[in-house]
Amino acid sequence: MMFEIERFEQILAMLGGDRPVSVREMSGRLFVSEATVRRDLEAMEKRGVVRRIYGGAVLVRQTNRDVPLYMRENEMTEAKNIIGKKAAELVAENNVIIIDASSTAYHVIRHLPENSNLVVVTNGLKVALALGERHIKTLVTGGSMIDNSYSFIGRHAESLIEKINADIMFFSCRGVSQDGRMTDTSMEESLLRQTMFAHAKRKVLLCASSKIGKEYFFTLGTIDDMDDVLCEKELPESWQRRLQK
Amino acid sequence: MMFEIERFEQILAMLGGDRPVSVREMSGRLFVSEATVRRDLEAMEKRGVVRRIYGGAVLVRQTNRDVPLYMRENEMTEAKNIIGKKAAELVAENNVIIIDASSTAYHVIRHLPENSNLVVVTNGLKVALALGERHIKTLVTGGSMIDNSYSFIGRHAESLIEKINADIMFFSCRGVSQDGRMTDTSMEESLLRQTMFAHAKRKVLLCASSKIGKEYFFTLGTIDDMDDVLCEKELPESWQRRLQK
DNA sequence: TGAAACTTAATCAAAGTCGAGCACAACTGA
DNA sequence: TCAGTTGTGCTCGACTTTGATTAAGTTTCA
Repeated sequence: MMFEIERFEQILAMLGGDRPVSVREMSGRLFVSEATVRRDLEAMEKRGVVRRIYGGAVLVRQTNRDVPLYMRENEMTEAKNIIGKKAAELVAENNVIIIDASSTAYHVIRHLPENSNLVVVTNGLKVALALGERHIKTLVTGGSMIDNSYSFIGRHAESLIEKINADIMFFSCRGVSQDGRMTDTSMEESLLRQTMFAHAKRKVLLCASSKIGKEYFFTLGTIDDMDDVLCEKELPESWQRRLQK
Repeated sequence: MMFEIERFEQILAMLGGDRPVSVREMSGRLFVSEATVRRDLEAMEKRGVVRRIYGGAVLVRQTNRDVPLYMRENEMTEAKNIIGKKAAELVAENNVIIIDASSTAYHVIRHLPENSNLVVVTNGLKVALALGERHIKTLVTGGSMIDNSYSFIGRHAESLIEKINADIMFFSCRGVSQDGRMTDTSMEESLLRQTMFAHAKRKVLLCASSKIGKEYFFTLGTIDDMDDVLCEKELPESWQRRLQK
């Protein structure tokens, strides 16, 4: 006998190969009827984990649902730590800082000085939690919370950012193409970042080297518009020249 | 004969393998009836250690155990759980719910149905985190975060509430005097609650019995203006009469 | 286009599981 | 001793899950 959630996990594993899997195949491999597989898929679709297609299903790999944030937190932690440390060095007393909801930016927090009268504005729930633990004055945008990513988006979030005059902004995105375009899978989050750009004097892209060369559907700007690009390694030669200006 | 605690530990050990275990199997290995196992599981679920599934149970992964930690510090968890369960019973499909940042209201969340299209609006960061874990659609007020309490206050928070039409609101406060005045130590939070009152059709005070008779400096209203007052015990006679109306 | 092949949702019955309530025994404290 | 309490098992009606069946819908391909 197998429990429902075990089937869920197996189905997810089967779909992990990025290819659609047929109801028939799942039914065969799980030793349950197709009706049961369909009911499972229906439940999983409701939770936004899979998308059903005629005859089968595929994994939802779009916006933020693909890899939960807490998973990403563990990737490249070393790189992000190095970047976080560099970033924190740019912060001065009494600064007002914007930090987005990315996991890279999250790693800046532990390096922030604790008693220097900072104010941090963020749209990330876990970022806010970490700031609270360090007793740093925090403003949170609020808004609609994205499932699995614990970040806030939407008009309400923007309306707070629009009132802010920040000294410095730390953010990240999913990918940065070779030619310097910053891209992401979430349009809503990207739009919010663009609003943040307009309200921060100094914009700092935190770019773990693993992101270089990757490209996603939404472009939120180019590195030319940034004031700094921090990476745990040397940046590509061509970027360095561009950033000189 | 075996003590309850011993069974709890054995059950936890069985669940440690990361796989669900059936009630039948536990019953067999512990030499007790399935009814007893179910009662044990019920108790353990209340404490948030295991999650029951149809036919068995799984261990609750402790990834975000930091959340309930501060909640657990203060006693009365059991009382709050009872109240939380009662509260969740008032919720219908598709409801829009306001939940404040209090720890009592926090305990409502685990009792909320998971797939019923709810929308929850809250000013509590940890409340939002718990909602996210349950994949419930969540709006967060944002605003200025109060140190050590992880709740949001201020004009920005109010501005979101003002746009909401909620079916029901769950909240709590520090103390409720014998004569039915709800009081708290935080004026800012109390003001936000008053705004919430104006935007919820049904206002439900979650009042653990330990709060009755206590009084703090700021009064945010009286129980007469509430639609329900939930307590883990019987309410005082005089209150019951007042609430009849 | 239209028919064949296939997939799906709805419905039903059977098996399994659950919660509430009762009975009983062991224990507690007067 | 006795009434009250607690923990356990049992029973039974209610609920859930599952696979089979069937009608309706979708795709394919000539």
